[in-house]
Amino acid sequence: MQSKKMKLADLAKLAGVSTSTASRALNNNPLIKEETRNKLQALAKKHNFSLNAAASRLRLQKTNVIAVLINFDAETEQSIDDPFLLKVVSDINLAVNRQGYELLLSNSYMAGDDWHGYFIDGRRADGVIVVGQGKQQARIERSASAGTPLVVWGDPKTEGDYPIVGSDNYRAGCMATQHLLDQGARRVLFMGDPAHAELAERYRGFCEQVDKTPDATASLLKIDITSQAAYEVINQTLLSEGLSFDGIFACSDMVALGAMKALKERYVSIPNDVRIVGFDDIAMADISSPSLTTIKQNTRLAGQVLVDKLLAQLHGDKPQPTQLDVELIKRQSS
Amino acid sequence: MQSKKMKLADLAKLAGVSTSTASRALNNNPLIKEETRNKLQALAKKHNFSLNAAASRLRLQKTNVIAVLINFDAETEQSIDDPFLLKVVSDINLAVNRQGYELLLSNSYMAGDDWHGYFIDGRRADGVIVVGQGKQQARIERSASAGTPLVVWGDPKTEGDYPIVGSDNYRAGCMATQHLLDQGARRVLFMGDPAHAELAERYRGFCEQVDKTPDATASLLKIDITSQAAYEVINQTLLSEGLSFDGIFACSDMVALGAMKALKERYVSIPNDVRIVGFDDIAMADISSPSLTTIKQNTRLAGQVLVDKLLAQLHGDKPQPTQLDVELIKRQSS
DNA sequence: GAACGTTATGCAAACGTTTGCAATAGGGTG
DNA sequence: CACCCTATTGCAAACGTTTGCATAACGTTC
Repeated sequence: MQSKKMKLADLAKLAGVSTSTASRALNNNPLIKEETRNKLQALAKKHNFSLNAAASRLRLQKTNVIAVLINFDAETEQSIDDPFLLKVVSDINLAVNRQGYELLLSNSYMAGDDWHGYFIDGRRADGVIVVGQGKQQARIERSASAGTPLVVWGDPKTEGDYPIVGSDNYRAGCMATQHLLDQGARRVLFMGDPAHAELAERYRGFCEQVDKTPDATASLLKIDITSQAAYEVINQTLLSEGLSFDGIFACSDMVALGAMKALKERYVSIPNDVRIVGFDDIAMADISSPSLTTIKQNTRLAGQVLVDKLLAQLHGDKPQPTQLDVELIKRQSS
Repeated sequence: MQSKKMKLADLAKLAGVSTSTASRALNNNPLIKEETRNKLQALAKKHNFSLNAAASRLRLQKTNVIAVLINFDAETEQSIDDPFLLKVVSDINLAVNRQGYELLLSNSYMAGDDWHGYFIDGRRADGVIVVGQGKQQARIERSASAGTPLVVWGDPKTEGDYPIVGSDNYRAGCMATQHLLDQGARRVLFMGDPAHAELAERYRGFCEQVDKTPDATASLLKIDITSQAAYEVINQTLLSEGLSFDGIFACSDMVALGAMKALKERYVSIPNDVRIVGFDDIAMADISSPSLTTIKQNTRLAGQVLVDKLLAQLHGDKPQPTQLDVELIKRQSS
């Protein structure tokens, strides 16, 4: 551990050049002779020199940091446990790094209500990616209209002056439901809460497909998006109404798995008595038994698109919302 | 959107005081009359003023940021999918925020090999939390000896000049194995890779308990820590050797669930023919069927302890490693 | 009313970069 | 050799805070 942090001026002195030259050399500025550049870069490596990011940021008015904030509703705080959300964050992280940015992981706790002030004016990040619209979009709106470079993972059909990236939830809802119907289900159940914009779209597709089918009926089980809630509500429904359905479209795999557990405990056969389709395609979908038919959301691509659109905003563009394709993964549960 | 970012000097001018006073007022410095403080704080809120963090950090030589880096081996990159790891990160995030710090999420991609240079000298963070020792600890060692304030989630028994926080893996291994034996298992299997320090301890406990039991035999299935690998290896073992075991201690719940899937597909009854115990207690453990007996790691507490120990180092202390208690959660799989 | 102590505020330097502009060196040309 | 042009480098200011020290304001006391 060297006693004192080396600064650019020290490195410059060592090399016998000015700090300006050193700065330019490290940033590969072609103004500087290549020979000098190489020499300085080598010297920097040799002495484990790193630029002081705080100083750079102050000078450049740019942080090279992207804030990711998980927008969970206070009530459903547990949803942060959903492996899918964390997978999204993880894939965003990958994409962010690939662009040479860093990822500040945050949540409403630190950022408070004034995201623009905190992240942008506070020079903590150059832009914000919000994961999950949540039920209230007030804070997102406010931040966007304050001029925050902002991208949201959510339902791309929602209107707003910020780009939303998300799956084509309506089509996904259609696909999943049609598949249930194709497999012979007629009394189908939607599990989830249409108060969420994304789920509303899935529900819309769901209802539409059912309506198109003469002898099919739809019902809605409005629940929090947790496996626990799903387990309980299915248990309760079976108890009070018996097996009043033969198909389930669950708004997430965790919900589907919770429902499956309740069904199995009561010896309802899957997929013979009840067909189930989930959403997300988390790792568990493949491992559960029966394995879970589900709609796969392409989180890898999503991360990339989110970051691209954010960077586009930093460059002054005004990118459009994007709908990502989804894929029906057929497995044993249907 | 105001045309120009307001700075402290502007706020001070508005209030008719000097920037020094404004600075002290916003930081609640008792040197300043309370009345003045309140006035300035109110004014700041009214104008959505935020201090420029880059400038503060430069001046204070302190970032109030903690870097968290997920230390995955190149080969098993998938392990980042393990819900457990992400849960740990999420709980660290909570603890970090509670202490008024922010969380920089990183990985080897950005930080390269010289963590100290990148994070500390680069003034990107005040300290580093490493999640997962991985198989090679060289980089951790190097960073620690460079003087990085550092805490590691891993096996607390590992020697090193940095504190490691983790579960009491040895005892957990004993508990899980003893439970299997108590339930009547005699030919027990350990699934995991003892090259990982944490798993080595679990394996040690496993072997010891089996050795103590006269008619019991132990075997090791060395695999990557993924459900996929577990599924495949169990399938293969059943095929080549038939049902050569009656108890499994899996190194993670994902591994256990993968194994369970393979067993169920071949109509091996759980827990009658084979008892299974997992590790971590992820949400799925409770939802799978049969539900999975497992060792619960207290990630919530872990996050808190990790952060506390890191902050202690920032204050100049030299904290000790900590073993966290584990709990055997008995469910249907055993 | 002068001297003093206390309390509240202001001045100015410093943190370590980056960059517009100026300056220098080197080489070719008339 | 004077001139100019280009290729390189250096000077110094600026980014927006925080804080040691100086100063001012205001009672209090002799």
